[in-house]
Amino acid sequence: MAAPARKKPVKRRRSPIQSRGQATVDVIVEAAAQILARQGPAAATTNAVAARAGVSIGTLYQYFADREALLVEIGRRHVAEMQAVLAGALAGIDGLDLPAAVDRLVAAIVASHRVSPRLHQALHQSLARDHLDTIDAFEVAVEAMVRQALAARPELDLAAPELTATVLVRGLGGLIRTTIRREPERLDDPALAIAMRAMILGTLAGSRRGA
Amino acid sequence: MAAPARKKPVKRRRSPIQSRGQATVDVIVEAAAQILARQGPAAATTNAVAARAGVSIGTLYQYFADREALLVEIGRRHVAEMQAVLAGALAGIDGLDLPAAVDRLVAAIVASHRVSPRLHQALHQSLARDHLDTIDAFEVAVEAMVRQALAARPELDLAAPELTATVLVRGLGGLIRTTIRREPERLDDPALAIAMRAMILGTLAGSRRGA
Amino acid sequence: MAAPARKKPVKRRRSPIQSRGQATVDVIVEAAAQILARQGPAAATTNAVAARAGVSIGTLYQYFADREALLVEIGRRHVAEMQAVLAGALAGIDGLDLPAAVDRLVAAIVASHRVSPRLHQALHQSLARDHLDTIDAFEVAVEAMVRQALAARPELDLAAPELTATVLVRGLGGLIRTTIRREPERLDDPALAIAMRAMILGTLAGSRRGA
Amino acid sequence: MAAPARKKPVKRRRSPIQSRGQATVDVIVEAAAQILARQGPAAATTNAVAARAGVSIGTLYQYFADREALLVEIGRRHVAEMQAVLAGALAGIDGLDLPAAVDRLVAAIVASHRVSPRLHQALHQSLARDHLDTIDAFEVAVEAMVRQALAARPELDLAAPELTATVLVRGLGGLIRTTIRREPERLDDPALAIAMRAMILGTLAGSRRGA
DNA sequence: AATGAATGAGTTTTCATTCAT
DNA sequence: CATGAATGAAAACTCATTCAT
Repeated sequence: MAAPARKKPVKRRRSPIQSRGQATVDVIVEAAAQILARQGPAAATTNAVAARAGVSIGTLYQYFADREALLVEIGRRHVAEMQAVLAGALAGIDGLDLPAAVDRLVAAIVASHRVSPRLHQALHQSLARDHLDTIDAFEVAVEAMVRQALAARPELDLAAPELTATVLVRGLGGLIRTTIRREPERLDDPALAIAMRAMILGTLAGSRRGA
Repeated sequence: MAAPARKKPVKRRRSPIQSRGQATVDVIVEAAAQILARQGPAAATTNAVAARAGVSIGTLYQYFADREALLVEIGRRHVAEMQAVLAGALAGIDGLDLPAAVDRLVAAIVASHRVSPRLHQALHQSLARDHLDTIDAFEVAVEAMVRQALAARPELDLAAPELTATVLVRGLGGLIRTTIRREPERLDDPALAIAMRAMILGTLAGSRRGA
Repeated sequence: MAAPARKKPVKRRRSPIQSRGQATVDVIVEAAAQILARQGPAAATTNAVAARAGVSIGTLYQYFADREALLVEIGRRHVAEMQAVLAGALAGIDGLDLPAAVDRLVAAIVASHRVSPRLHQALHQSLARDHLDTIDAFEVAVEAMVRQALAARPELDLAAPELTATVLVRGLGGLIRTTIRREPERLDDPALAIAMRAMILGTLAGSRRGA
Repeated sequence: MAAPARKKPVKRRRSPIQSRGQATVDVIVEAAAQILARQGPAAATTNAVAARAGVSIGTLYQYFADREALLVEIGRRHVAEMQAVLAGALAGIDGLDLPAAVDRLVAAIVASHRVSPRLHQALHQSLARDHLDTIDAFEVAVEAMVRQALAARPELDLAAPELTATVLVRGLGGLIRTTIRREPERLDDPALAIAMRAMILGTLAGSRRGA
């Protein structure tokens, strides 16, 4: 059920001992993320990153064994940020009734995808297959969360709650990413949110044990 | 409604009307597609492509202005192939009742995504942003098709048929692509097809004018 | 009895098809050998070699997979040249009586070591352990030759002819190389040749079955 | 008679008279020697040396002006060690008769070459031409010693005692080093020691004034 | 004295692309 | 049209060395 997972370990290098080093790492990662988001993967050469970070190329390699390690670190931080946004937008959802909870979920997932969508896509394009799980981690987490939420509502009477969670989350995620890529402005259209709610509620209804 | 779309034109070179040239183009495109699918974007250098095609690098540039043009052509053919598979799997769907039609649709979309999924992903990773619409064309076409199909069934009484089509198609597509990438073997699981049907039918029911 | 020999194969690249390519290879190899001999291993960067050869760096890598492959090729040619000189200087040795033959041999080995001694040493310094056998090949060949020559003179009555050959050749070679490195001008000293003859004849006499 | 010898001076930094500094120097030198011997010249970067020595890179440069200075110091110590082994193995040789003395000498030279042969070779490969005399110093000393020993035995009646010493020592040294590099295990073969004795005694006999 | 973060010139190597034959 | 030798800008990465703390 799990993915192949022969991911070769990401080679980090010197974990900074002094606080100065930590600041440098941040500067580098942010510079790289910016270039990636604004100019795309091809522009994010290690030299360009170092230059924009205001750091020498040697310094970059003090902290990252190679370009891929830098990309992975960006991915990790990006996922963490998305998760933070999601968690924030999801606060207090437990007390809500189903329709309200679904609205919250939709809003939360959309909000989390608004975090640097260009970076998100650039990471998808530049990470090696071995490391794509770094960004997949976000959706994996969301799936777990939704799975749990569905389990907590037995009144939904789902035939296969876990599968339903998977289908919902992946479907929703794909929909949002495709829309961001092809029609970014449309993400603000309230009609879309309504349609997504309809999709979720409908899917839940259609996934009942009896159906 | 559409994306920014300042796509720089794809420079193709002499369109070979003669059969000899056509054959050469085919050989090149197939060689490139194979490398892309089997070894990934990084391995698909123009020299490697020419070598595998059994053609000199000069000949490659006789037919393609640059590497990107070659990638775009591969994308076009890949999309055409997916569409062909889709069309084949969809034959006779018009006469079916809704549940049967939905099953057909699910099967058809899944089938079309089985066409070189590795190539599909490689294209996603290697095409420049300007040219991603080449592969997006597939889903655009499916959306149009589904939009039409929904319009032909007024008894569904949809509040926003076009939007529902969009949501369904993009959601389904994203779900399938994510699953292929992360759990490829799961695509064969009949439970998944059932869940997808539930999602579609549920979404249609949940998108009624009254809901 | 043989060396470990897990030598990783030398990656050559395109063997030139056109004669132009062969000429290019020659130019590159000669440029590299010159830099190596005159300025030492550190100066023989691939860029410096390409520049001196009047060729672009890309061309160098068309013919040599990496720097090491170039070094190995230089080594091969150097050894071939040494062997050619040796063979030339050894012509007609078979008919001579022992003292005359020994003189010839000494002169021949000395002469072969006069072929680019600086290059010889630079190769010793720059070749990876895996590839040192490339230049060792010369002495291996000389050992074989001398072994055969000793075998052809049973009147020498050697207790261990093969070992004697080994000792003689390696001793002689080391003596010559050390002398070249530390007192190059001394190689012209006739007294040295006389001393080497004494060493050889003495060693042969001292290695008799009875001794 | 000597080599060109325009050796640029080895810049050492503060000679640490205090024991703390001396200990640090020792640690650094030993770390470097170990890396050199085990992993070869390429692995012996200054940073790697400092790391293995458990010292900061800054400290390394406190004691050595540059990498070359460190290498030279390693060379000096290595030579000292070889000489110590040689001296130890040679103790009491003066009282022996010729054959016994020769056996002693052979054993002693072999023993001294067993001191870190990998390091010996690594030094040969990494020292700049200007500093090769650092390790050549060993053989220079041996030559002096043998020259003296031969002078002390006028009964040998040598035509050119000094030259004979040179030829013997360099030949022997080259033979041993070549054998170590190409067939290390053979150094333990008693037959080789016998052959070397034959070579020495034979050479002495063949180098008589009358010969 | 010791530290270790930072430097950046310099190295190897790749690969899309051109053009003389 | 086809060939393939040649190009060279540019990429990733290394490592000896410096210097502020």
